[in-house]
Amino acid sequence: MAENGMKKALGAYTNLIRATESVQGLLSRQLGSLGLTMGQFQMLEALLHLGPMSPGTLCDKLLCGSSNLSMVIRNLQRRGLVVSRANERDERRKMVHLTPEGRAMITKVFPIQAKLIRAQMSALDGREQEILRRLCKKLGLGNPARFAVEMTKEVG
Amino acid sequence: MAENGMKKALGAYTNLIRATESVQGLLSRQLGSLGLTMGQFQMLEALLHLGPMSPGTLCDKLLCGSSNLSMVIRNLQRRGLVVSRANERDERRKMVHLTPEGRAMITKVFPIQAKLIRAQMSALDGREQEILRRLCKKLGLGNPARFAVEMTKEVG
DNA sequence: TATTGTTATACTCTATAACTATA
DNA sequence: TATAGTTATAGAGTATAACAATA
Repeated sequence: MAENGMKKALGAYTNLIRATESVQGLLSRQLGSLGLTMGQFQMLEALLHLGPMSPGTLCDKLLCGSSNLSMVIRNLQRRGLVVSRANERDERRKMVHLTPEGRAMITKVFPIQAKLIRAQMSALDGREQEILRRLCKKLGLGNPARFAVEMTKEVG
Repeated sequence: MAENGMKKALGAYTNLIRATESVQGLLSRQLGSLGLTMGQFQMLEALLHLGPMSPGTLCDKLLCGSSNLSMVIRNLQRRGLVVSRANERDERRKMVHLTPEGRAMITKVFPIQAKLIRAQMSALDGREQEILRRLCKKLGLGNPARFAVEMTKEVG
């Protein structure tokens, strides 16, 4: 029945968004008190755990546009937390690196943030967390961000 | 084991965020093409389904600060979609109303948005959606609903 | 010409604090 | 004094388009 399917979808969506905002709001406020925004944290974290990357690769990892990414890089570079250097083989390409200051910052902040994430997620037991992970993964895969625009066109 | 618990929590968190950003990104882009931001849509939707409200009540419903709310009201008022009038009993209090134009806008947009939500959530079957809803509810407990009306209205 | 990335522009959201008006 | 709401200020993310530099 179509109506029932719609209700179920809206119910799942609403609670998904509410849970995410609840968790993210808390994490974002903690980051703010540590001197980072969520976008900055994500970039530093990617650079820490995956190593230096080009802006283009960062766009893919962080799911954001190249223009927005330049802004985040600029804000971090201004504070001396990252630096972007041209690649010698292809000078169009650049590589974004953590500076020692940036590495110190993310090395300090990441465990604090992780601890709060664990605390938040502990509203669910281990089995529930695993189920949530699996369902969300399925949901994310069904909606790859890169094809977002094309999918939108079909709905209007 | 603490390490294992941390890993599981981070895995669940990461996929939760990814799924939400995937879905929200798409919805936000669709709203953009229809002339609304997510915050504006939420306010109009609350006014449509719950009726006129004071800014303070809207703050509670939409989980945002009073200052940010004033901004959203101002942007909508400038476009003639809402109007805020002083209450005659207590002139400190105001009531935010949909204008006919605002009502027409949200009445048009809500079903379109709902349809895309259903399409997005259909990456999961009904049983999975129900499990996701329950887990997310547990995770986000204590926060007010995002949609004024979750399950009871017909939405085309 | 195509690709990579930055700038320009303009808007919205967010957070904090100061402010106004009413009670 | 306390409450409801707005304004001021500053900063960050977003989208689009124009742009430069390199391949």
